[in-house]
Amino acid sequence: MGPSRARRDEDKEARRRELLDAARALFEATSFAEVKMADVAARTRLAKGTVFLYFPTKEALFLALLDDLLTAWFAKLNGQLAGGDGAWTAEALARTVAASLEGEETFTRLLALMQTVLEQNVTVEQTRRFKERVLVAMGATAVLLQQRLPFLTAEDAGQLIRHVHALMTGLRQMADIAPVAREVLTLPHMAPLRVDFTAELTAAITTLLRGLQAR
Amino acid sequence: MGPSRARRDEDKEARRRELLDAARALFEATSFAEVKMADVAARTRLAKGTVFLYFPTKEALFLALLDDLLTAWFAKLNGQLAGGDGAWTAEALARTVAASLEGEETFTRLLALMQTVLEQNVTVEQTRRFKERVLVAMGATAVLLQQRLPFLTAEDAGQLIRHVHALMTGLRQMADIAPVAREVLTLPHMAPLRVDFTAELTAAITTLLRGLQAR
DNA sequence: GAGTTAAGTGACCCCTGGTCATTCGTCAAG
DNA sequence: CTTGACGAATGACCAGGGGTCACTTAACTC
Repeated sequence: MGPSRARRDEDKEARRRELLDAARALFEATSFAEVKMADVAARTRLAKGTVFLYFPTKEALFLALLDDLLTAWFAKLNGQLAGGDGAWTAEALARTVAASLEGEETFTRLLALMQTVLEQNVTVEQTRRFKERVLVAMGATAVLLQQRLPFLTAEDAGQLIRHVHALMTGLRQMADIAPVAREVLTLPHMAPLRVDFTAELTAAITTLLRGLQAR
Repeated sequence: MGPSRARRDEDKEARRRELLDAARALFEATSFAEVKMADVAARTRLAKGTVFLYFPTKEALFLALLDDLLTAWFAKLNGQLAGGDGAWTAEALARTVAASLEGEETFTRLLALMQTVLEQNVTVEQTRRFKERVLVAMGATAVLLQQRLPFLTAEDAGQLIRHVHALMTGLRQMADIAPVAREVLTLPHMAPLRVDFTAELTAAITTLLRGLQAR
């Protein structure tokens, strides 16, 4: 007697969620490469083949997960940006962005994998849907940024978001390293290579904003 | 009759170079995942097993390649920073850094893979040697940066280098995308997601420096 | 020329993503 | 309640790529 079969659309959606949750839990404990599709299946008490009924490839599974996390993060950030009103200081804004990423390690780790791994083995359609969603959320963020930082032009706002994205992925990779690298960086003189994600991101965004303001 | 055997250390070093060159050529044409160790072997007219006499894992091979490219790039950059004298403008410095990366796509692509892929399946010793080298080159760059930009503190210089590193890897990933993503980004309204590596890096570094100067 | 060393070889192993013929749970019609 | 049909779930199987190792043989020494 296997698991109940998902025949209605809502049941299928629920099963899809279970798979995403399993993938997430496994990814949080290890790394993309170490998560096996067989593990994802086992965690949901399904057969491996079943996982592939819901996601055509491993990359598609994780891109779908990233899609969810990204949507959630943008909603959170945009909510906080819309919250207060009037102009903000560069530092206040930088802190808000950095704070919105606290506890979102999974999101930034996946984001860092997006171009190099996740979009490698995925359909054009899935990529398009994903990027379409990013575009919408980004647009909303750009508008909010201009409200909070009057010195920003529309073009500035777009560029700023791209630069923050680059910093997020770059810093996450530097902060969230393989065990081997972690061991090496423990050495005292390696301090200049150690990265505190939140602190560095806050500093970098603050500096970027001050640079735009000073122009 | 196989290939001549490398018995002297210099012959082994030459063979090692051949393997690195082959790996580089294949990587430039495709991607890390698409380069097969069997291809590297074929390109050097050696057997697959032989490649593993020189590099214990695929990741070790590419980390060694990155090691070379990184050393070469830092030498080039430091040379240019040492070239002129007196103080530079923020923009001049940003342009110098960005220009030093022109034609170094292979280097930045590998750099972007460093933490997420290359350091995953490599010995502590190789990682340590690699990071030790980074540390030395970074130190030299920090000193030169302070000479060119009098408003930088020593701490600023270190942080700036980390932020530029993050921007380099982040922007490279955004600019250098999978064919599927490239197709999607061709759509006109996707413009805000398209990234010109050199232009964006120049802009970001300029802004960062202005921000530090304005403080 | 014989002996010794170790570079080179490639058949083989193993693991993991992905497939598909088959099984069987679920539901609607009679 | 029984039956037929649909299609969700299964897991044995396949493909192919990283990595191994017993064996071969080039190259050097005496």
